[in-house]
Amino acid sequence: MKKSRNIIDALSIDCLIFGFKNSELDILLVQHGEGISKGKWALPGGWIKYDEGMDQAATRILQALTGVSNVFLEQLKAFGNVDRYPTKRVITIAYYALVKPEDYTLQPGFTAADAKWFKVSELPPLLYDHGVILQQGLAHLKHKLKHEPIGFNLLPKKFTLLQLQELYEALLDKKLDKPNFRRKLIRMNLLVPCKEKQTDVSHRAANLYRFDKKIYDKLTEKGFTFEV
Amino acid sequence: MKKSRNIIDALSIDCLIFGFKNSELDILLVQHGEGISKGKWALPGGWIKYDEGMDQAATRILQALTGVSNVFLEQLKAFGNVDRYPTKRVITIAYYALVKPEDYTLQPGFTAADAKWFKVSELPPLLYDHGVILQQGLAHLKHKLKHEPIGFNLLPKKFTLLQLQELYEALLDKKLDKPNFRRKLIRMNLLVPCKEKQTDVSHRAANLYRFDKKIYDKLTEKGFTFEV
DNA sequence: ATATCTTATGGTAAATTTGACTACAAGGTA
DNA sequence: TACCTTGTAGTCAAATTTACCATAAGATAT
Repeated sequence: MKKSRNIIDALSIDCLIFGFKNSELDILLVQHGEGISKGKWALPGGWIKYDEGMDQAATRILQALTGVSNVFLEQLKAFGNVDRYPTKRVITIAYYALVKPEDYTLQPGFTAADAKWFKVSELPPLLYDHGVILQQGLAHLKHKLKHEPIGFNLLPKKFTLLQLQELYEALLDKKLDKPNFRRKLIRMNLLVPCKEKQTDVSHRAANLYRFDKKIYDKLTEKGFTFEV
Repeated sequence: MKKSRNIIDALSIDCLIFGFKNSELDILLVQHGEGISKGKWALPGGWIKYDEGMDQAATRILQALTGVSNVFLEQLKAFGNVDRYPTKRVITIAYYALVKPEDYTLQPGFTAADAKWFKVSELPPLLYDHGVILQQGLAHLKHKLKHEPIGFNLLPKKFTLLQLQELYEALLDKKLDKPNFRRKLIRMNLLVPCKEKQTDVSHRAANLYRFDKKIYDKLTEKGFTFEV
């Protein structure tokens, strides 16, 4: 019944890969290398195969176009305006992830001539409705960041409270009070002190902490909710 | 280029229509009247036409199968496990809405032999992965209810604070303190007193309030966030 | 008419959380 | 040693939440 290796031509995947570096939020874009959209920048995206799961497709496409793999992609939602794609009707399912750019080496491939990080504040014009998708993804990301501890991905395993605070300040675009922030986070009991200190800093070294997913899971079971 | 009147055969829509009645959460299901799934209960769903928007498709399908129209449907997300549909690969986009059942007269039509409200706590077996879709929709609904004033749709134009509280108690499945709840809601300035009282009750009559969408919109502009 | 029931609504007091700020500690560097 | 910079503890008032109690306003039963 099922035809393997064929794609579903009315359905595509697009990936929003957000990166956080130098207190700036970046987005990973690819430059199309062929076809009518040649030279244009767009979200990494492609077609779903007939016998391939959506998550799987997203992972494969991202890897093929940019070289980025081992990323936890979550579905954002489907975008399907009748005229969003020029030559035929295509509904696309957007996925997103939040990563540390320095963990990945970009390797443009397949139909991508180039792959690059752009600051979300300095974007080139985007193909199709990718601008809309990006805006919705951004809004979703900010919301999620406040209610779930996803920001921890972006820090080293061991981090200082100030690093964590700066991450939140950058993503929420808002200054936070240092003593208050640290108190709040520490009171949540999500952070485990590493009993180690920073090294190589030209000032008093801060304590290092790590985020414990197991504790988080245990707390959420009991009805705990994370809030910045 | 575009072939009109054709459907996209790899893409369907399914609707989660939640209803609230007698302090119980209901879900609208249809019984399939033909084909291999004949006799089974499922979410109202169907195929997207080639030149039809997704929202539009959801509205049309819901109306055709159940007679329910004039509902504000929002997209939940896409579901696309490779094996979710028996005869071919189909990705479905789930929509949801929260309504007052008594506002609608069910009128099964098209491929639906019947359309009925079921308590979410007393469901028949559902077709395909509709059980999973329902569970995710429920979780999303509860979350949304806490952060946006969507519950007000479910009450009469004029309602008492206790009615509102009972709505929240039922949907969140949690007892709330009466004086505290009323204080919280009143302090938000979202409720306008109607200067009328309940009638036909065999106890002290409560004041009636109404929800003012305009005030809500004005407040949200200024960065106000609704939280139960 | 009076007691009594039910629900409405106003209050209060303790506990917790937030926000703004102060002060001191612990290093490094000049 | 002076003096940077950043870390960390503490304070205090204001705001909010939570768990209550008390009274009000009817309706119904006796």
